[in-house]
Amino acid sequence: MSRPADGGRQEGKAYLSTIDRSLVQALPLFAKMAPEALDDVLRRAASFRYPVGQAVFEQGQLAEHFVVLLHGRLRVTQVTPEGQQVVVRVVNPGDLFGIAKALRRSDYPGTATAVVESIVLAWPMGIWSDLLEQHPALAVNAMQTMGSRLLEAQQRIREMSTEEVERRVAHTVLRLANQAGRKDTGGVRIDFPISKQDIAELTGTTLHTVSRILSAWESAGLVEGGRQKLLIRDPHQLLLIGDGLRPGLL
Amino acid sequence: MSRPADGGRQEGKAYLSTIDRSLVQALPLFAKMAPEALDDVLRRAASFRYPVGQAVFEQGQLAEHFVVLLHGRLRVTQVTPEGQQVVVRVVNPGDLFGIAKALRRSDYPGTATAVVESIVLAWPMGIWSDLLEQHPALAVNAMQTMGSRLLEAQQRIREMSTEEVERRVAHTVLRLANQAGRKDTGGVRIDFPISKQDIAELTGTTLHTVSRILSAWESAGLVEGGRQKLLIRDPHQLLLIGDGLRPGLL
DNA sequence: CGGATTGTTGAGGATACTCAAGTTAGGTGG
DNA sequence: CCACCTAACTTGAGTATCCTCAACAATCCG
Repeated sequence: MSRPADGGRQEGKAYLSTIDRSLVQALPLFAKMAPEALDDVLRRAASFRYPVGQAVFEQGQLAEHFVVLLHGRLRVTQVTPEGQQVVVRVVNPGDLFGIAKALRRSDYPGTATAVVESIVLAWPMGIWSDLLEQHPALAVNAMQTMGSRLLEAQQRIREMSTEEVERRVAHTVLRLANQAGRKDTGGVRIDFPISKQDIAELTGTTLHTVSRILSAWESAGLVEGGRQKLLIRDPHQLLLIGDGLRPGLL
Repeated sequence: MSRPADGGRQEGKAYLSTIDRSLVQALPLFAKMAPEALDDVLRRAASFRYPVGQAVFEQGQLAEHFVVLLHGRLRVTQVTPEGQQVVVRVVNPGDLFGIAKALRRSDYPGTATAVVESIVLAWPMGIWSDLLEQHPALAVNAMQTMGSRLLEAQQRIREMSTEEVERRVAHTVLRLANQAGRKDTGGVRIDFPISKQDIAELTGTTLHTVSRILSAWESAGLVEGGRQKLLIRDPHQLLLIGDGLRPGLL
């Protein structure tokens, strides 16, 4: 969303001058909005395309836009001062993100990177308050977005506080399946490339431990792995592991 | 906020029929609101008092009210299905909480307990949407409340993912000092009774580990403990520990 | 003064991390 | 289309951190 001074990175380009209402009216974010209101909101948006690996915005950058993901998938990461990376969350189509204003920040707290080719709608951050005040339904919906994220964050905290790694990995995988699962032959497939490292950073463990756990699950027929691939064969058993009801497989 | 069927628990009682504007107009939640608007909002609120140890609401209860803490201090906890407790956060005066509607929930996700005598303002949950739509400034402020909480939750996740226990305890203690610190002779005192167990549940560790760490810090002159007491003598050293720049004391 | 809650400290052990050495898969360029 | 190179992943061995279990001490409250 920026024009970095270093110029090294190619920004996504606007590819639609007007955005059609039909593209977005089904999104929960725009629920209960009158067609004219929706048109007003869309008129102020620009659309951008990002190829795999490109950042929509980066941690620490001045937050110039807030964004809705139309198509694709993003991974939001944060890097600690010591250089350790954490995956904050996965952005799914329809999600609102980059709303630094709502967090009373002027910069982005994390980096959002396209893990598959992605298309976003972006608005200048300056009109955030205006838009909310002019479209109360939008404010309510945006708040629910934040609410879901808060609940998910608290769930992760609870898990990290009380559960051992194998259970946490089970919960992480199940959450991914809920957010980005697609029925496939013999199971539910995570619909975008996800590495063991990603899963580790979502769970608060190491790549090595995730690999060992998934290997064990694969031997037991619960999942099927692969390079940046994950197919869940038996979600129910995974649920049992997550609830600590199944003897660990390690 | 409920009248539990078991009848065992005494509910806080309304003690003011009308609430004066001056009590709340300084709160960030009500910033930038016109006096008449504020009066309108307050007219629909009721005030309640809770003695130490009493719950404002409990996890799983039907969420009938949303609440602002006027005076006192609350601890919000969640209990896992296995019975392990986690402290979600501490509610400080001026904080908005219990906004289940914003989380798209009909029940409270946690229990809020008064750790000192507390006074709250409460509104029926049914008017949440109305209030937001009629007072856009309130919507913006409420969203910022959620934003702060989201940032704090993500910070905790980052800490639990990447830091060892001693650093996490340091961060927890410093956060408490920021939220509820009061200048005292020779340091900053946490302004409400907090047990080692509480700190453990905020940090994602055990009472025992917290006790050991605080004992070590006390020997080094960084803090001063006591039963449900905590005085921070040397915040700067604690910052260094939190940033991993100081050799651990264990 | 006695009971209950809160906190201290030690010993032992398990979970999961670090370190290390590979293997496999995929993409790229010749 | 094959060879190569890198990124992703696997697996083993050793070990550190922190948890569990245990017994006891201190503080508060009625």
